[in-house]
Amino acid sequence: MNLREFSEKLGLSQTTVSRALNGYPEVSEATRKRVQDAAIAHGYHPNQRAKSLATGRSMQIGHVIPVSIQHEMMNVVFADFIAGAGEVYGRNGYDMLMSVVSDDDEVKAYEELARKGSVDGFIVHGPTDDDPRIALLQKLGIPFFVHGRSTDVRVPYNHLDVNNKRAFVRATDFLLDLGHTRIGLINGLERMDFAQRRRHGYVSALRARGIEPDQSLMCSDEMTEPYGYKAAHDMLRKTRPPTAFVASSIVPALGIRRAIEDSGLKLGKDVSVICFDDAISYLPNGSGEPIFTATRSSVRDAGKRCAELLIDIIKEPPATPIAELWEAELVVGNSTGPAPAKD
Amino acid sequence: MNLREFSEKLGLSQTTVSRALNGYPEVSEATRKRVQDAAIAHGYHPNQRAKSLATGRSMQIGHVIPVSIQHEMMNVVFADFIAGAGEVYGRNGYDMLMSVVSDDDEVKAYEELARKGSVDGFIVHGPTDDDPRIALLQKLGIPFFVHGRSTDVRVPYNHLDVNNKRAFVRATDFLLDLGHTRIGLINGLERMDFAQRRRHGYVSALRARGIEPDQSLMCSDEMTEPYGYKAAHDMLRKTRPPTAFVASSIVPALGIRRAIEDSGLKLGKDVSVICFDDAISYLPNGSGEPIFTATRSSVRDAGKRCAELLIDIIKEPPATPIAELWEAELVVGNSTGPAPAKD
DNA sequence: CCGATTATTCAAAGCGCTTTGGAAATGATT
DNA sequence: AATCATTTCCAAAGCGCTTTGAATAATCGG
Repeated sequence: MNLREFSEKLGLSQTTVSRALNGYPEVSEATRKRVQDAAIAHGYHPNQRAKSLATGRSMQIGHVIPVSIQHEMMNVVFADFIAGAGEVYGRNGYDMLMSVVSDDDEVKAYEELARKGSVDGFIVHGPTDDDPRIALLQKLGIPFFVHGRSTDVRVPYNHLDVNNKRAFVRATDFLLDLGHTRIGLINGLERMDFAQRRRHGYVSALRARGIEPDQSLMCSDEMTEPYGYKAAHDMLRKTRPPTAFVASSIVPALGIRRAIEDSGLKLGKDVSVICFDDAISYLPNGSGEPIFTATRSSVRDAGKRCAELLIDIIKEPPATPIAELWEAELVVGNSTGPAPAKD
Repeated sequence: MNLREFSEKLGLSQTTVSRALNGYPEVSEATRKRVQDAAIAHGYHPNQRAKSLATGRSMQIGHVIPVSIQHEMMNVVFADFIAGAGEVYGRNGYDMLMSVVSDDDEVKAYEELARKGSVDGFIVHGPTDDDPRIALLQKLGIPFFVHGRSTDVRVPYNHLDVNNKRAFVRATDFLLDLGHTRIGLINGLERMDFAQRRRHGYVSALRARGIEPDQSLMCSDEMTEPYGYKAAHDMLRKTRPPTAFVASSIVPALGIRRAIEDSGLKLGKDVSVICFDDAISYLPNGSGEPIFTATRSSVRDAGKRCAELLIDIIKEPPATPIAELWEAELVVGNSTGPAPAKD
């Protein structure tokens, strides 16, 4: 059923029905009620395609996912981010358009989606240190919101980030306070902006205590479980093994724990582990007391907030770009303890 | 730039330009080339909203995600499924529309998306044993494809499923062959169709060897890591603890491993674990040799296949519904070994 | 060189909605 | 009762594309 048929059935003009349904004031409440009730009774829903052509808005937000980056960003964190953002979209009448593309086609995908008018705005995921997408989207003149930051992009842009550096300073300080001096860093891929900031936090915390970071105790890769295992396993076999690890996510931390136990050592006693915890819903950091001591920030809440802000921006572009920086909280679990006495 | 402006710039009619761009034969190759080159040069992309209104197709596939089911289905498996499906969509000119809704609104969401004409078809995720969505979508007359099965729905519908029962028969048989007789089942939520089939597989394998399943060794819940930990932890403290576990996913299996090690036992020696492995990209079951012995089937490949089949169905509805059943493969890792000798 | 084909191109009519500019009906004010 | 302001409703013009039906240009056999 379309608007013409529906309004004929009601004996009203298409204009009146449209206005009644869209909450315009030029229609009496009695008429509005009659129209709304009839719409429900007949299951009438305005055709979205026609509606968006007429209004010029698609009511869709674009998320472009480069297929190979999935390890680093998409999978672990992504599902929770999406859940948060999607909730907000739903409440505001928006839908989420997701486009999975090969890495080479990423920039093209943003451009096409924007030019085709398929979306009213974008969420930009997983920015690198010098992300070309920001300049592109600014050139295209379409609203967008970055989850994270891109250090080398000097023009302002809307974004929300966790204070990754501070979080890693705190995590490293926590271990230093416990007397650890050989601390391994199991980081994410260095091309990701967040990974660089985390490393800076780790390095500057060490230097603040007069400890020169040891390159052989720092590594970076896709944040999988086996990566955490292998990196920790190798480091633990060094002549001067670390007594503690800082990990970029709970996923490699699980691998680190496995490596520790495989080596016959005890987590939180012989070797301490602290990680960044995105509060992933299906990998909760314990129920009740945390498994890992961690610096935590909910990626799902970040998804919600990014969505809210992007929708605001679409409705009314802000005079100056929005920038939010969230502090991670420190939660203490059983994976950390005093550095073992030197023999 | 719109079609009118673009075609004026070329000195051609809108018809000719449209046909040139859409590959219709009524236009000379010379003209087509000229139009295509100009489109690239000027960055012209036909407005998708207008296009879909004119053609009556949205070129979007809907995925409805009930927000609270995320633990069970969305998170772990979902990201990989989406990556597979999204790849296929991209290749075929489709986009993915994702709608995150509260559980109560799930059915309504399908109906609205269909009635509004926002999507040309749906992928149905995580069917329960008697899933109402199948009847609804059939009533709405919109193409859809189910990932999984719904046992109690007797009418045929398009679907692809893993042979969950067989996979769990094989997993349980594998443990029985190793001499285990007390085997715990750490299953997913029972309302999910796959969880029931898996339990049936487990139970029938035991009965085939004359072992009556012990209710106290069977549990079902959302498949998180802490759930696996708690369930295994509790079972291991029984007077007659299990010597092996069958787990529904690698995520609770990680928790089971933690519980085993916490109890001072050795995985693959004192206690064996076998799990179902969806081949999740960021939780790979080891690199090289598998961490867990498992029955494996790639959920990403399933996503690809479901997308391909749905697109075929949209293009041309099949005379009889499509049904594919995939067998999981058994991969042997280090998490299983002979049952310890009784004392 | 002409009428019949065939290859190109075009004008105009939708697709189903929103929204502008008015008209009709109602109520308030003199 | 006449005037004016409000309220309520409507006809018609887009939104930017595809596609039908028709016109024109090019090609060909005789």
